[in-house]
Amino acid sequence: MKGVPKPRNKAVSKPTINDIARLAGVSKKTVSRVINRSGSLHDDTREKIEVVIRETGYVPNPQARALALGRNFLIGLVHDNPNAQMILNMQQGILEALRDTDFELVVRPVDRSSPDMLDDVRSFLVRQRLYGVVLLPPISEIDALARLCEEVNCKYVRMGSSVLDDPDHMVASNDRDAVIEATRHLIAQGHRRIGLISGPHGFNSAQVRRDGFEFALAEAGIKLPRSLIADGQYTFESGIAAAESLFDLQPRPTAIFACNDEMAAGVLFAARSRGIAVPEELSIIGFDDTPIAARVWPPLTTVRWPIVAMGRSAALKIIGDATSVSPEDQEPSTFVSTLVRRGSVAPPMK
Amino acid sequence: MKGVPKPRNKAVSKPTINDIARLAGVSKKTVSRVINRSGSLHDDTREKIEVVIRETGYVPNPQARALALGRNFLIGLVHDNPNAQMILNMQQGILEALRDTDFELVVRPVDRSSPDMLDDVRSFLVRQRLYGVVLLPPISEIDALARLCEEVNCKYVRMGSSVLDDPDHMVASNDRDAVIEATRHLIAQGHRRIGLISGPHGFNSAQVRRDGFEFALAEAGIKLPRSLIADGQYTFESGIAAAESLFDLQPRPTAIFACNDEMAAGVLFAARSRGIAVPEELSIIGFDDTPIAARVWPPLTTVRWPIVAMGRSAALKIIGDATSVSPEDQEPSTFVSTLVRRGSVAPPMK
DNA sequence: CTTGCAAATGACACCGGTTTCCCATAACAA
DNA sequence: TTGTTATGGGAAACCGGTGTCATTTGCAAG
Repeated sequence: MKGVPKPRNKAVSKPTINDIARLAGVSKKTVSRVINRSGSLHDDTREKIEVVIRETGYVPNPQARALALGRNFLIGLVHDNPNAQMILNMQQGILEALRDTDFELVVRPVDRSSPDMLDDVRSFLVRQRLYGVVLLPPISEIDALARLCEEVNCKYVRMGSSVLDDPDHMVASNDRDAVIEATRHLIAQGHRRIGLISGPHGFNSAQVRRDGFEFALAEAGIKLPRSLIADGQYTFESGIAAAESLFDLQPRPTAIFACNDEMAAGVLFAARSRGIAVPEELSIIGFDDTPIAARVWPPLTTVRWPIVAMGRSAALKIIGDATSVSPEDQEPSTFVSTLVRRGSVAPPMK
Repeated sequence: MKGVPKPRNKAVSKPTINDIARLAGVSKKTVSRVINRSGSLHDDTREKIEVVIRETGYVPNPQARALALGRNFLIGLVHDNPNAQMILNMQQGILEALRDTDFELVVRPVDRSSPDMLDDVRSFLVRQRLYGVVLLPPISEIDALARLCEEVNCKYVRMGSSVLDDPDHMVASNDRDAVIEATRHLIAQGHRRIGLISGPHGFNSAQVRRDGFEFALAEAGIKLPRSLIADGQYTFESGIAAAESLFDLQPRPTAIFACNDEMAAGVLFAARSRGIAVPEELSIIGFDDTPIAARVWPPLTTVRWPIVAMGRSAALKIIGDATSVSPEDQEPSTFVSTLVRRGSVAPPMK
């Protein structure tokens, strides 16, 4: 008898659509019309039913709706665990949009490197009949995932991806501009030997950030020898390793731009352990404005992108047409990142 | 016509229980018996049906089951956003336990200070017919929430709460012992003037940690003047403020135990901005071993508690009897926290 | 006063499972 | 051989909504 769920519970039973129909003296179907704002019905009837619904505190059973519609009122969040804070902020934004709707958020981490990843996601979407999914970077860059969503008729929004020509399925920030601004900031301070710690190959965000960096240098007429570019993996440890390699250069760079805060924190850590003073001997700029950026010493100058707002926008794009939000309120697809100046940048020593 | 979900999708239709029944030449009910391991049926019949299920890749429709059973296959995670990393690690642990089961994880942040909190949670549980919920600290300490779960017949597990007499509904770590160990470590290094930055009043974890600290000092015969105890709120900023007040003492404490890493990072930050060398002039110990502890300089000595394992255990407690896990494998209810020695502790200067 | 047509509403099947209840068959005791 | 249990298995109702389609009603035009 193991594995048998308990019998249904009468104690917490709530009014059903039949109760409402009986109380209002109409048919189930008419009540359904009121709930879904579908079909046409008389104002008197609608009002009468709405009163009954309000008085009884009736709420439609999501499971029954899901079964009848073949579609659940769940939004999936699919991610590959790049950064705890980012995921959580994204959740926060999505949940803000879902608050006071019938939707719930289901979290689904996946393993990008697994060959079963696509099948995992497919079975997740199909089995749960998800209403929609939000794809977080970096897996949002995988086109096959987007095609999969189309295929199984599941709405989707890709975060921070490069598919900029499709505002319905895409929410991004202007990383490139922000990196350019950050790099210009270093240049304006007088830095000329600026190191870059890149993100991992194959990541769109890494490519975009690097592009911006190189553009800003070229714009200022500064040459960028290959040796000043160190590969990073977006992790703290890779930041340390990359910093070490840059520190070994003669002369040392006077500033380092790290493509995310984790790595920037690694640079700072490595500098400390070598006794390199920050910002006096070395300026550092990071990216993301995760909490760590403000908690290290000196606090890191970095680039902030509005994750929470982007999460909210992504969710609204998905549920927009199912809620009473007016369709004119198109959610923005691109968000502006800004440079946050803290204490890790100073002019280079003479 | 707004707000009307799309009609059901035939394209992605999967085999139903009727298909299986037909292919196996039995009735729906018999297939259901195989799925639920309920009732008694002939081995031959079972095997025949299992073959068909395997060949067709049939998976029961969760929505239909949820409707029929009046209970969903969803686990809720209810929290009040204390700490991003903690929540995410907990999610990870829970999801590990849920992997390869029919359960999904639904996230639900609540506002502890809102008067509607209980109603929010109630409607969440009732509407979604959740199978079970995991309550994270600090709201796991609210007894009314546990009673609510009982009332609506929803399984629950409270994390890190003080209700130690109920191992079925409780997963905790031995914070007190760990704090004692940490404090002894400071004492063994020669510290005698040790400051404490407490957690917020009303938090069980704060109380337990403070108790452990005071016990260890008393045990060593060290007096603890009230002035050496500063109130904190578990936030970085409150850690800075508390540290400032301790720094103003004459003489200054030679070591500070902060009740979590966020505050410990604040102490370190405040020390840096005052030019107090760590660990030479001031030793610091934190609690939680969040990522920040290893990323600041010097890396923080702290106490690690196995959040992921605890999350997994919590989830298994909830779904244990619905899966094929043997009931004998009782999940542990208490976990051991350990002291992680890094670079923020040294003997006091003479 | 019909006729015509659109709006308003209801009857009923259906979504894909589970449960209740009842029957058929086999096993066993008398 | 017959009566009595166990036991495997099926028919139909049910969970609580939604879709389809037919029917009724209201009102303007012919």
